[in-house]
Amino acid sequence: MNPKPTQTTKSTEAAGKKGKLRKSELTQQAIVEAAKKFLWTRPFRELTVRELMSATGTSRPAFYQYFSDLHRLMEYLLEDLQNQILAAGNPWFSDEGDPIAQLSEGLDNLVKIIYEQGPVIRAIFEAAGMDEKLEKAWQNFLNGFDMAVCQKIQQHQAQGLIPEFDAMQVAIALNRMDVGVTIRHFGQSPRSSVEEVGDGLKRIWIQTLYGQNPAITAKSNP
Amino acid sequence: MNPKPTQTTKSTEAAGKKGKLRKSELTQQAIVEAAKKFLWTRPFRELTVRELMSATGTSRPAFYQYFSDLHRLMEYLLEDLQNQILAAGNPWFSDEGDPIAQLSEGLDNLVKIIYEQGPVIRAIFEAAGMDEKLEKAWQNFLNGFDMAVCQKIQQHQAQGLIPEFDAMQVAIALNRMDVGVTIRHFGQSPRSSVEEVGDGLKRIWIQTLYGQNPAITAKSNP
DNA sequence: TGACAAACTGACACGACGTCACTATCGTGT
DNA sequence: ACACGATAGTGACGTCGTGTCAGTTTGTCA
Repeated sequence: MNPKPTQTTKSTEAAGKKGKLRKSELTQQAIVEAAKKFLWTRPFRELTVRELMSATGTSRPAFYQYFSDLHRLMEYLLEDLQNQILAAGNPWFSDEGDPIAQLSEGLDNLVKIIYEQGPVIRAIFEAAGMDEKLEKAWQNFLNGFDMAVCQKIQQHQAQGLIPEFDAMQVAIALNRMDVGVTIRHFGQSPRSSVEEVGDGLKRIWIQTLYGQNPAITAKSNP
Repeated sequence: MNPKPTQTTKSTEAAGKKGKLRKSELTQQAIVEAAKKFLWTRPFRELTVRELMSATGTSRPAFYQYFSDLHRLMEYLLEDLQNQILAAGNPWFSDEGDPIAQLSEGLDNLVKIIYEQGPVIRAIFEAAGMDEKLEKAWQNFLNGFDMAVCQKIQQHQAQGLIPEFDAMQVAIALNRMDVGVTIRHFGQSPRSSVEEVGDGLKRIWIQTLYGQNPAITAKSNP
């Protein structure tokens, strides 16, 4: 329904042909940016189409040419986030080197991205409770993490690096922890420090997955 | 604003005097029960005053004699939940016996209560994103857990049972994990089994807090 | 420049909310 | 048993945000 539903936020070169931007893309990006700006300081529940569009200078009905409602706009932001996280990659999922060091690095990357988008992610999360389609999208988003982590756990279990237990249960739990913690700490100003939050999460991930490996215990206890 | 704001759900004996119920209390309980029933199968976002009151037989404006809006109704349900959890008590917070066994039992109790109220708790949680006051109340609710757990961790750290780390960070993380996991598994039908979910959570709590104690490792790995 | 398409707009109808003046019902004291 | 004050419930109203249209303006390309 949108002209270019799969484009990225930085659409500096996303236009159809040539380097030129179509008018519609300019407006759409103006809406998206206005929304991000709004959500940086105010919760999603206070966002209205009127206020959003008044911030862009164009009229309220124009909004509906780009998003069929506010939740679709949030869906767009979620896609954006998903791409960013995907693009960053996660070292834990490559099979080389020390598993713990890689898990640690992967968490650092993730936490950093979430930190940078803090309030927007919080808004997506809250909006997910208000719309069925967006809720499904958010659940899919999390399911992706669950499955990836579960698979990795099982792989390391097969290698004897991680003790035997229900991998999916633990994967889900650790991921929900990440969500809850990062939204809590980065969702609104003043945000906690990346290191503090990252260290807390790393401690639990490592201790849970690799804690029974005696060679490691010292490392995570400085 | 409500005649009896601090009464419990089972108001079978909460009336002013004698065993008799006042009319207003009957109606209020009818509203509360209708809401719980509704929320058992449908999300909070679909609840309207009109539909809720049509389920009770009384007219829409009557609702506002008992709750100033739907979020206040959810606040009421949150208080109820809080009382239930408080009443159940948590063995981990008594100072006798094996800490791990007590933590385990405490988690079992908590998970059981959440299981029984699953969809309603999910509704409270989702509604919290839509109303400032309710959001604050929910945060206070969680803060209570954070502080209690943090204190207990520090106490056990002082006794050498738990290694040194930032107790509050870890307390917050573990609690957010509980919330995310239980809402995910018990928030809507079909709900997962209490044992499965409880075991996953216990594994992470125990491994994180007491995992470095070698005497214990065997226990949590059946 | 002309003419077609793309972008935008004012005005409308809808649905849910919360309030108010008013009515009906309850229950208490005589 | 009844009357009357208090408590509970109601119909009707104004408000706000939404999403949609028909119609107008603006942009773009031959």
